Amino acid sequence: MKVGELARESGLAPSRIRFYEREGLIGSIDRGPNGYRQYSRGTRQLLEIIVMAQQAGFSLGEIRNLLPPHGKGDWSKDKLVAALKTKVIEVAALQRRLSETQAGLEAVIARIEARPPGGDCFENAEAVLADLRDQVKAG
Amino acid sequence: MKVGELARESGLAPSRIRFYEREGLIGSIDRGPNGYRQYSRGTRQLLEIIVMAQQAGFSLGEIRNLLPPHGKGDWSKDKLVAALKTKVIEVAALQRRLSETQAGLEAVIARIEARPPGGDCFENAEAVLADLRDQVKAG
DNA sequence: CTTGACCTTGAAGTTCACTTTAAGGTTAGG
DNA sequence: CCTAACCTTAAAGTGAACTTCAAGGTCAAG
Repeated sequence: MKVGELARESGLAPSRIRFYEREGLIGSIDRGPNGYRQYSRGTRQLLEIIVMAQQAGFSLGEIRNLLPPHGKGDWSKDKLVAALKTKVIEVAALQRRLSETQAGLEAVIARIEARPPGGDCFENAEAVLADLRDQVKAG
Repeated sequence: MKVGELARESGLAPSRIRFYEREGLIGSIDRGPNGYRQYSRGTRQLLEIIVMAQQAGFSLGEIRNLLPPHGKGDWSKDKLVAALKTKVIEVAALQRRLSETQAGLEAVIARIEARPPGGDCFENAEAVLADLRDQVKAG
């Protein structure tokens, strides 16, 4: 499978796939006698893993450190599990932050909608900010 | 209040405050006869609003478009409320995605921990990915 | 044998949100 | 008067994650 085909299948741009290779996220790749890259199904899997990890909030650097023994098997199970558990905690923290954000946004909307057209918006802002600060601290 | 003082009070670097000014997020600022910027309490408020909006996931461009009539009062209430509501929806979507991520991570951890030391990790990966895809689709 | 769609490379460009640097002007304290 | 700590500007640098470009090689179809 050449890069264009892999790109179509994975939904990633060829430039992006080659970029990941340069960055060491994909191991070394087979080449045909013409020099074209020859990808295996495994690479597609790997790309999916990379994209998922990104969606889970891992940076490319983190991802590289998580799956480095790309030579053969064994992704150093313990390190991987530890990293995943850490990420679960981080995601949970992010969830809490988002809940606060959500509440804050709702509060701001309620405040703004409660005011009749006139009124000094900057005065409102002060009150709204006070609310938000309380919520952030209480969250 | 000069930029250093505002920086101390707001917790933002002076360079960042001046950057926001260049980017049109803060209106024009009073200058002393020496050319030094003279900030009002309002600017500090504005900075807090900007930082909160960023935390809520607004880009600087979006923020600029949300509070542009910085000449006087009235932040175009309707536009602001509409944008906030849109953002609430986006945040909710992100929450859902995070829940899926969370579940996915837990599933991966369980899978990995369930396997005794040996076993081809790439085979695991395929099964795990199948799970994840299902979860993402079902979520 | 030419056209067009593919592939290769290295290098440079892009966007975002800043920070750092360079070269100066100002001001408070000893 | 000097020094250190401020302030000013424009311009360049940073890092993440890519994309685009330039200049070429390859390959299947007509």
